[in-house]
Amino acid sequence: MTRARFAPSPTGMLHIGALRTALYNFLFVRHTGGKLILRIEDTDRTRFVEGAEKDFIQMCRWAGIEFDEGPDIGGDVGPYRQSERTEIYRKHAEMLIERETAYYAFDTSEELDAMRERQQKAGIVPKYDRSSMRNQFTLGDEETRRLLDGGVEHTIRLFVPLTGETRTHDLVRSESLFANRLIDDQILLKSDGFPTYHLANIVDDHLMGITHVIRGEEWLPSLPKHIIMYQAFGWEPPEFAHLPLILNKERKKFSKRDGDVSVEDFVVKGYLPEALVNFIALLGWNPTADREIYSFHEMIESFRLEKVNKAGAIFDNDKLDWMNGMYLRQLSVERLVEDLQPLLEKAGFENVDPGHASAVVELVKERINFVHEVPKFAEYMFGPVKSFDEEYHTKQWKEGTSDQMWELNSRLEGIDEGNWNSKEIEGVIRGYAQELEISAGKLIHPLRLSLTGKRVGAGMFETMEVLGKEKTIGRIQDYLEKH
RNA sequence: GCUCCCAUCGACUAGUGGUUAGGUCACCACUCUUUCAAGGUGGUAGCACGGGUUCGAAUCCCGUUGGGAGUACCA
Repeated sequence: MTRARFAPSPTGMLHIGALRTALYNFLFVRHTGGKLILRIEDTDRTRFVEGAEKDFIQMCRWAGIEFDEGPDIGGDVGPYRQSERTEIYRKHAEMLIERETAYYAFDTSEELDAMRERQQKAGIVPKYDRSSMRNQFTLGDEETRRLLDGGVEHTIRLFVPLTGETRTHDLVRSESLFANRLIDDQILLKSDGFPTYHLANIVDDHLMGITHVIRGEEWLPSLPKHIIMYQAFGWEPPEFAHLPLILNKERKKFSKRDGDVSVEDFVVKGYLPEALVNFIALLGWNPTADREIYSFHEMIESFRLEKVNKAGAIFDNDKLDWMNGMYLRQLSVERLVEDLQPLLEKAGFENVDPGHASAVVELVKERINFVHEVPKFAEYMFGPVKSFDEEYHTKQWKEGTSDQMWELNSRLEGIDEGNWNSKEIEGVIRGYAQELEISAGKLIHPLRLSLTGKRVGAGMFETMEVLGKEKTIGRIQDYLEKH
């Protein structure tokens, strides 16, 4: 049984990159028939953001990612918030002390800064200097005991051997070799009693029975440290898979500085969950490469960590928008209308008849990528034409156009209310054009202008049908009288 | 600086020793057509570079270059 975890830190709203990490974890466990755990890594009290945890859960649910265990659902290996597990970490840090694979240190932040500065000046790699700083080794056991008993602030650091190498294995990158002398004696337990990420992460992954750690590439450099910690505990490490980073156009890590990067931002901008999920899934992984649209089910079926790419992927908004359009067209009119209703009200169109909204959506869905484009794209369907494209008028309104339109309008008026449909309308218009021996376009363009004010839109006959006889006739007449 | 990771069209990618290097977005053209889309057809465009290994390298090895990440009592 595989067990994976999504372990975000509540330092802000859910990031789009984090959503992809969650997604890959989800696809992996569903593919392998395992369990997905949500764990909140809130060990940094200074960066804690209220509401972040709720956002994670809501956004994942919006995207269709479900957890099997977590702070809101519970489970056998909780609690699932690290801030509620401090006692566990303290105990485990002490276990390491007993195993002599960790040690007490009493240095202040200032002393450490000074150490680093010294090292930098001397051109040495900045790294905790066990032999010159104030710790268990330099102070001796007796002094250490005395300080501890006296309640002096201290940390617990990992004892990393100065010699030898640590070999790491990664499911997407295979093997790497790291020289131990370059690995820092990482602080495991901070002086405030909270663990660092490194300690909490290893302890929890072990205690929670995690078999596969799937996380971002930014963790790759600390992987050897984590392997050493598993050795320090005498535990078997899980499998690791480090995901390629999502990059901005400058090929840098996609971050808050790039604008809207939280999942919520994408929700607000009107992206459909299906489209966003499909899109980010393909950022670093590709099931077949013969097409772009995959259902959640298909993704689960074909997901393999071994098939995940190694290189970072640039986030291409153009393709996302295109994909949103693809999904929008696949969606049922009912669903689209549901999404549209609040947007119509926001645009000032109150009490729009659902039947009318459906008809409009049916007409324009091929031409838009976002539901929120509808109120603007087809504003003439929900209220009077606000403005007329003058350039369009100049281009399409010729000598005699007005006379032809007057005549056409009276012929349209002749259509029975019950026969007011695109087919009938088309017959009248084409018939008249034929009589005049002109192309139908010569009538259709002026019609489009007077009825919608715009030069782009859905098919004219269908538009007139949906608009209704009364409005159609009225608008044509209005336009003729004013121009 | 140091450590590690990475390298196929502008972007996302397929490709794991023998392919005219394939698909998708974007772009261009044509088509359809009442406009705009969508659809259809076609096109521009890529294996970073240099050495090897091999009968044969996008594919394997080494180096160079370039890019990225990490280098905290942050995650």
